[in-house]
Amino acid sequence: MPRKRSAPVPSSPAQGVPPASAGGGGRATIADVARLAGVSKATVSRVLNQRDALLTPDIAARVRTAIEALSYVPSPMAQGLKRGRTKLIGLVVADITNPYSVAVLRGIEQACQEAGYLVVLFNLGNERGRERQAIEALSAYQVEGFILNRVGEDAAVMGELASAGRPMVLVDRRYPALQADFVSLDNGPAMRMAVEHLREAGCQDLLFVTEPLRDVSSRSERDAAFRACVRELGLAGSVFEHAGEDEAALDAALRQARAAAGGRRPAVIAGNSVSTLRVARAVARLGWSFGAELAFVGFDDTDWAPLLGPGLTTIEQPTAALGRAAADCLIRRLQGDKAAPREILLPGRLRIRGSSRPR
Amino acid sequence: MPRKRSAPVPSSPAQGVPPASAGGGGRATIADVARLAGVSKATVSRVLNQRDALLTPDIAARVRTAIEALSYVPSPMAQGLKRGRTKLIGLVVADITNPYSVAVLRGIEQACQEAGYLVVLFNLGNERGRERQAIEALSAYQVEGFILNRVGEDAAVMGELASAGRPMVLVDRRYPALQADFVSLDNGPAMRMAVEHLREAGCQDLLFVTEPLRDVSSRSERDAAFRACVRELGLAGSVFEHAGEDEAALDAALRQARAAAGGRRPAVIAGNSVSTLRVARAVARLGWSFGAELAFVGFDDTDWAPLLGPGLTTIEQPTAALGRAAADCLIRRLQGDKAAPREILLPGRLRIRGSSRPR
DNA sequence: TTGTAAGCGTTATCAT
DNA sequence: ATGATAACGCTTACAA
Repeated sequence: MPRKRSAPVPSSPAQGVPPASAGGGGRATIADVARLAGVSKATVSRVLNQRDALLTPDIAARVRTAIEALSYVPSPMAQGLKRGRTKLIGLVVADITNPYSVAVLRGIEQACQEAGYLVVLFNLGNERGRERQAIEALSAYQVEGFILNRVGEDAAVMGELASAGRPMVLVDRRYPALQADFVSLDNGPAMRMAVEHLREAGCQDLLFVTEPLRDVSSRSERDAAFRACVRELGLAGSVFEHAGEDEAALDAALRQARAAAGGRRPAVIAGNSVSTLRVARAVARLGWSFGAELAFVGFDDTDWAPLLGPGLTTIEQPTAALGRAAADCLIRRLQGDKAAPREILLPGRLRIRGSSRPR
Repeated sequence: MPRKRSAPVPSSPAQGVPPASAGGGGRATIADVARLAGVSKATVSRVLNQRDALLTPDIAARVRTAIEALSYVPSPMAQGLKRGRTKLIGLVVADITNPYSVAVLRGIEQACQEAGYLVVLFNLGNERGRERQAIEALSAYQVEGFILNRVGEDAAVMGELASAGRPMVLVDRRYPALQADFVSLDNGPAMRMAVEHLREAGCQDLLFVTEPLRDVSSRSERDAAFRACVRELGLAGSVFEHAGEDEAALDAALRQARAAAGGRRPAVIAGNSVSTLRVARAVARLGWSFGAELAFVGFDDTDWAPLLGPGLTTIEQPTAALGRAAADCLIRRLQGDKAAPREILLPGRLRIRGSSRPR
């Protein structure tokens, strides 16, 4: 019955392996600390978990010294195994290539780090259907909660299934069916800002260029706001959804917008920085220039927006704040907040540049 | 002695809690599978780990069915605890805001996913000194290895200390002291390509604009190659390191470059996309335009490079391949490859656009 | 106030 | 070929 090894056998460990403590490669364990401090693992654990209240200062100090000496750090995996919490947060991003996503990521990361969480990133690379894979991988790692950033063109159902009771917050894209917190730009007012600004710049003929609406809430909210606003203000408005790589179609749409405007200057609103890039390429192909042949406002501010032509007017999203809000929200849930799903909408900011100046 | 619970007690589990299997929240465990399949945990484990060789097809099938039925996925945490391997790879990035880093990240992620690893991201946000924090956090999570992307302006020592025997690969920035694999653009030839291209475009007066060299290997390699190449070709060359946000200094440097060139057209080479952005802003401030007053080539190709002025000529890095190479390299190490540190240098590609056309 | 021991979900080492 | 069972590093009743 070789079950006990705590018996005070001289020193040679029952197994052949020397204790990890010697810096022999492995990290120090709680047992090493306990041994060095001359206390039990339980005591060390108590020190670690702020149960100091019940501890002799002397012992606590000894333990802390040992921890220092061995530069011991508890293993979150082992902790997670025991208490079911891993201090890991799963972040699923539709396309890490998009500067918006990166900016949001930064906010998320900061908030998480401050709260002692680590972010595990899963990038979908815009491949539809990998959501399932992502959520499964992440939840296998026992992430405590999910942040889904611009994810899921079709996968509403899956979310429900896969989250399996873990809290989650959606960023940018809404799924009413999903009982999750939601953080996003307040699209309606942002679009209204763009339209009104263009009208003040003298434009009466507006074209909204967007990626395919599909069921992406942010896109269709912008679309709806565009239509409503244009109608209210008595402007001429149309919408162009650019699919994949069809450059000719976009060129045609722009040409037609200009024709429809007669002698006036048409205006384009791009739904995000991807669309902005597309429009900019088209403008180059057509030999037009921003501000002159075409007034322009684009959603998402980027480093290069001020440098294109006379500068591109944009609607800047409060990306850092969005990320922070998402993370804070999730962390509150993890701490037991059971309130009804929250909805956090943050305002955009209009950055006026040359592309929308009155001519 | 209530130690055994495997005794065939009818059905009620000894503990009050019902088995997780019922979807009651927790995930199914190997014990659930074993129970359902009517075998031992060991057998299930064997099926999981491809030890099928020794298994009755019948039993194996039963186990697999049970796994299906419970949609069981092994817990990497528990596995990690046991075998010391977590299938986690730690990625430390100096600044996730930099498109180069993102592009590399994508390559890394793909390779890792294919090999069944998950990437844990730690972004330094360009804050010096957070490397230590990053490495400690990641190694607490028992990541099996590290990829350090453009990291460590000063922290060579730390790397050694902190990696604690775990394999690591450096990307973009070299630390000879570090006994690690290294993956990067082949800077010398890339710079040579830029310089020769500009000479062919008729430029004889070159200015290299770079972030502060400090001890960043990629920067100083480019710097060295620039100087050597300029000398060999009998051109006039100088170098400007732009610190923080000092716009005036950069403007002055550009003005001086132009003055020094006399009537000829000076050329600028930017060391990366950050420098490119800076130069572009300066050019705008000075009222110059790319191609006309100034020939230009910049390291790092970006979405917007073709759209600035007449299009910016760039040196495109094979970012996806770099990421892939880094990950593959690390994974080989994790599989036991003990060879001497590898060095993988990949060639750049010159993308010629309007900013460097002969006038 | 501190120590003992059971258990989290795996894998590995024995037996059988 | 399969089953007990001890460990992995930690937390937490419960005992002392």
